[in-house]
Amino acid sequence: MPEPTRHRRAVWHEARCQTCSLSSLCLPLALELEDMDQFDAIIRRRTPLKKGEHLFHQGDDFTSVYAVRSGSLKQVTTEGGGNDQLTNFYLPSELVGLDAIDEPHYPGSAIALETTTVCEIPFDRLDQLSEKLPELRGQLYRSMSKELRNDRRMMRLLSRKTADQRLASFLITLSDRFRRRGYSPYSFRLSMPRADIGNYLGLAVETVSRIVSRFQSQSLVAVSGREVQILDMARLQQLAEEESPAA
Amino acid sequence: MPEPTRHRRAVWHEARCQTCSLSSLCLPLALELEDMDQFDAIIRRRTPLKKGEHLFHQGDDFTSVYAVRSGSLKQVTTEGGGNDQLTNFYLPSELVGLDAIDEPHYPGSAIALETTTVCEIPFDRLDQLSEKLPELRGQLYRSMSKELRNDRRMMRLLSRKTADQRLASFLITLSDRFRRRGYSPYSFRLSMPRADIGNYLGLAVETVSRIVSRFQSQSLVAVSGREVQILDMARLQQLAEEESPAA
DNA sequence: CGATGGATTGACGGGAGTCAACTGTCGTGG
DNA sequence: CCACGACAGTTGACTCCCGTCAATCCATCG
Repeated sequence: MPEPTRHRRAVWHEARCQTCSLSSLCLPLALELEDMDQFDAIIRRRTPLKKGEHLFHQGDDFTSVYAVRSGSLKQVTTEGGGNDQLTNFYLPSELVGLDAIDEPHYPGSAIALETTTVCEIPFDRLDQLSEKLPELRGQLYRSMSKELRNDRRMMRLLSRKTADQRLASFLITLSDRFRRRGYSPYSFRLSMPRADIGNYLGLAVETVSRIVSRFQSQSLVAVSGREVQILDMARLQQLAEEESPAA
Repeated sequence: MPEPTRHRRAVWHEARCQTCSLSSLCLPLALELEDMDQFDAIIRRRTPLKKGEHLFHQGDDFTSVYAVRSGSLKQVTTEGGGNDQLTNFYLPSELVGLDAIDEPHYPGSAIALETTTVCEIPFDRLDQLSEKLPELRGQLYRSMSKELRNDRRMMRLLSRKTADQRLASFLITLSDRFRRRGYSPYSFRLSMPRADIGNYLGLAVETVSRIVSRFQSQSLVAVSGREVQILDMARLQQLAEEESPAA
């Protein structure tokens, strides 16, 4: 279909993997420059999503995985009734939609938490290309494997940790992800409301709020709205990992 | 190294994918006969594991993924202290070790719950072969994607469901997996002790035991030791999925 | 037959959910 | 410019589910 190509080019004139600041974290991480061109060719740029907009809805036909370029997303699975489960937050360079590969439809919705841009990667093209580029294939395997391990960590968090430990772990994990992206690990902004944090961690909003207050009174963090400063990372880590029973 | 080949051949004379009763569920599911031969060639058969033996230990070098042939395994991750987390049970045709692909070491131990045989699939060979066989590659992607979705279901279970709902879900999931493998979905044997069920579901052993008793008194199931009969599947399913708050 | 480990049952207490009221804070429009 | 509404976040009171501790039962096996 005829599209306003000029405009798109203007908006996305530098939206190429070679110039993308995320290339060292993202899917094409291991590719040579010439291979990266091939990869680049299958990617579709999308207009930015506004806060609250869906990247895809639960039940939509699965066609593509997405790499987050900027902003952030949450993935939510709704199962009969108003009982949602927030299964993941996605930050820049992370891949959304990997859990849909063996199904015709996305098993959950992906919703922007703020203004967010993504790279769309049609999966059939990706699969084909991964035949020619072993590094790309390996990176895709690794991405999925890493997400599996993340999920296992999450299961451990949900089944063994107290509310305090969950929130401490959450903050540390976020901090770590920011650090790896070149941002401060000690001072960052939460893009999600408390309710989403609670849903993700298996806690009531009120509990999240209470613990944030407690952490502040213990000088572990300083929080103002969604701005977070981590004041005592060491103690926070200790709290997140300490055993439940004896000391 | 010189091995007692004669003996191995004797034991495994029919351990080939073409004659394996699991071929319709297992990794080579989508392969043509000739391709299956190639796949078959990279597989290493292993002597059966006895109950309690490790297939691999947490921290071992990652080399292979494993397809369960018979029996069952649990995967356990130990994190400092005696605080284990049982992250999964594996039944015949399922793949163990997919969460290790992007790490040099296995992130958890795989332990046989009963006498168990597995097919070892060296991952570098599998990756190479997946370059030539798109169906194999697709199946590998699908296996990982499916495990991701399972993990998400598990996260939902751990963060939203009551103890009763967890056990009901567990029984139903098991029943379903048995059904798909051609066994009775209404009558089966648990290969794991109560403690493992509790660990997996994020419950204390005592809670598991209490709920099993309650389910019996409600005529939902009949349990004797590890033998389970599901008496009222419909009610069990309803219980597993019903909303927590209002009706 | 005793020993050992798994499973069951009971009593008790605490952590976190629920309900409810209150307090910000932002964006819109009068 | 400020009033208003809507929504996000906070705080308190109460309740209850489930974990912990402890005792007992039961099976299997040496």
